[in-house]
Amino acid sequence: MELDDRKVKILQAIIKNYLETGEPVGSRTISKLSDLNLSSATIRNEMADLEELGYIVQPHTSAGRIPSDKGYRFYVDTMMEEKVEELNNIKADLEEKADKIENLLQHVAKLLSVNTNYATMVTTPKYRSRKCKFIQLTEIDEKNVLAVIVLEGNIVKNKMIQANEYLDKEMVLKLNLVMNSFLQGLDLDEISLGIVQKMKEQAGEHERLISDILDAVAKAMQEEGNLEVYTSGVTNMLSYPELNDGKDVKDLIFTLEDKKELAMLADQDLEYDSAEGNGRIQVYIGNETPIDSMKNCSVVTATYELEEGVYGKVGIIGPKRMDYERVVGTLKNLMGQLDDIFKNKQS
Amino acid sequence: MELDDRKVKILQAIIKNYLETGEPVGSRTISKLSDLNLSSATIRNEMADLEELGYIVQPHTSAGRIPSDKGYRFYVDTMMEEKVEELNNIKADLEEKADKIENLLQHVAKLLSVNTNYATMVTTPKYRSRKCKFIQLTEIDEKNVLAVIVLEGNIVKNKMIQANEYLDKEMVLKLNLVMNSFLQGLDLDEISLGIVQKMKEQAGEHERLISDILDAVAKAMQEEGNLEVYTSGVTNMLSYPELNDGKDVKDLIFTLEDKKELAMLADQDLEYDSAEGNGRIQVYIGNETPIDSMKNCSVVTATYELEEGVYGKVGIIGPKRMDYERVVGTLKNLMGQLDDIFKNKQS
DNA sequence: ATTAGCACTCGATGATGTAGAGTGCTAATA
DNA sequence: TATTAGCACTCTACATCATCGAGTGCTAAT
Repeated sequence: MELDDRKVKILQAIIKNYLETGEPVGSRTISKLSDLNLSSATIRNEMADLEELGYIVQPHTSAGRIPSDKGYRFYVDTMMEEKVEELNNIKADLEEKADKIENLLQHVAKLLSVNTNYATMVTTPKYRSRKCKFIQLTEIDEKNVLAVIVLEGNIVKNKMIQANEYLDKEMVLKLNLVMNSFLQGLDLDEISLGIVQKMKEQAGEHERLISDILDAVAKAMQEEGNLEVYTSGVTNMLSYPELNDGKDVKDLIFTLEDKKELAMLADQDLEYDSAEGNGRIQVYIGNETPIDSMKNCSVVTATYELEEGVYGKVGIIGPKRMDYERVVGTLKNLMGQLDDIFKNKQS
Repeated sequence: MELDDRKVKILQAIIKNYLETGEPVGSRTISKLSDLNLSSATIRNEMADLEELGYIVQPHTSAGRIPSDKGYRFYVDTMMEEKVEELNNIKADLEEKADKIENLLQHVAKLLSVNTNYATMVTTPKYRSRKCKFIQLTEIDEKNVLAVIVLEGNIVKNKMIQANEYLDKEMVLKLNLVMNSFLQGLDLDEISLGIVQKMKEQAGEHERLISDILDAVAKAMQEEGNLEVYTSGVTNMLSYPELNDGKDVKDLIFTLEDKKELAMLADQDLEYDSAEGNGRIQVYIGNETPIDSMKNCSVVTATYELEEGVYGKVGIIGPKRMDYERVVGTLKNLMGQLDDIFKNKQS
């Protein structure tokens, strides 16, 4: 048995209706709603077929049908039309925050959750290996040296380093010179022990300090590799009764609060997605997410490109009956706006 | 009618029992439990008195009694004994994160929530007005200048500034000199328009750039005045049935996610508390919190001192029947450990 | 191939009854 | 006078039961 044209239409009607109402939909509803002019009995037969094929399920005997994961998947893959959803004034709103990328991303999460009534997550962008652009050491007082580390892409990191020895200005200048001449243009993997040794030689008696500084530099570079995850709209999940039963919500909210699993989810297809290019949308339905507590949810992610080769993700988490058309439309729109902002920022 | 000795004992027994079980406690229970050797009938009479006095309430006729806010308040003020609760190995654990205060505070929130099974909040410390220690401008590339702003207390802020004009090294050096000679030692309120004018004079044609830099400096200083709030253990709130009814939890979780109200709560008594000295503990019971969604909760806060005159707050949010003794004990212990860490860090 | 008709299933809803916990009051007691 | 035993009363929680309505699957007629 295959999906003929009529079955597709019926399936579509079922899903559309279910997305709207959240109630299992029965044969009579479809009979009246669709333009097929079929009696409920015929619809019933077709529905039995659709169930056998795995596209819909009955919550219990004598209830209507609801889409199965496979049904949603079919819908998303072949029948969905994106609604272009304008996020008005967002650009101005966001540009204001653009001086610090973390703030901007957090704000994006907030905006999305408010606009969609779902939960949202945004990751910081993931850099491959950042090269060191330059390092600047400054004496703060007798005991502390501030290392300002600028990485490729103008990522700035500060590390306070405790010096056990007194440093005069000349020494600091010299150290600056040494650090920069050796480290400029290198990434974490390229800083070998050999290089470290040479630096120590040149620095004379300040071996210990050099070690500490290098530690700080290494840490700074490493930090950039970690995805941070911002979430928003967690409370929205409590509004959907199909998620709100029993302790399932608790697990779900825990996942959203803990963020570790979210980071993994965002990370997993990042390479592939970014290869596909900016703006790529992914939909995970129910069990398709690798996260256990989300088996009753759907997750839609989009990849944004901060700059050449630097990608992060935006995700929307909602019930399986989320409004996919709107969500996908909104995300695409958002990606466009972010693109503009990031491009302007660079130029 | 006054609280005589026996009433106090009975009240204590009721509260203790209720804290343990979470169930309304009846006269028979108290009769058996306490060492007063009274029949349940006598207890009943006393309980009627206690209710009249407002220390306990009946959820409904023919249920036992539970403490009222007034009852809890009396308990916390006069009968509670702190349990000293060791947070083992926390110090080592925290010291590792101590290089960045935000990380440390976030970790504190996490640790507390895991240890207590309540929700926790930690604010960043609040500086009064930070004076500017020094400013360093660095040319990153033709278009960008990085301003590293170090405030009193070695708070480091980075601001990237877009330059519309080309800057050679000499110019940057000169600007550095101008900025520092004028701004060092000043706080936000002390930078007057007069000073700004003089700076612009000295900088010659770079008026616009000076403006941008000053904006950045002002922003950096202002940011430090804002309390950031970290929360953890939000999900724990779903474990307490007395909070989990209806939409109350939703509001509560929203408050914990939104954080604005938490910041206000933390801010409100900060001045007073810090005047009282480090480690001060505050207990807000039910309606005593200014936050509406927390009227069924109790909040216990403690003030920590990062350094001379710089205070922040740690708070634990739980049901009104939270284990006050343990919570207060834990917080005091934590304050001690934080103290050690911060003191060591400075020296 | 479609449809009308019908028996059947199941969840949701509300009414009813019961058990148990706890109370307040009264009258007896020390 | 303070305490207590005893008892009628109240209220909740829980289970049982009947009913209603939505929706189904199947059969036989079209």
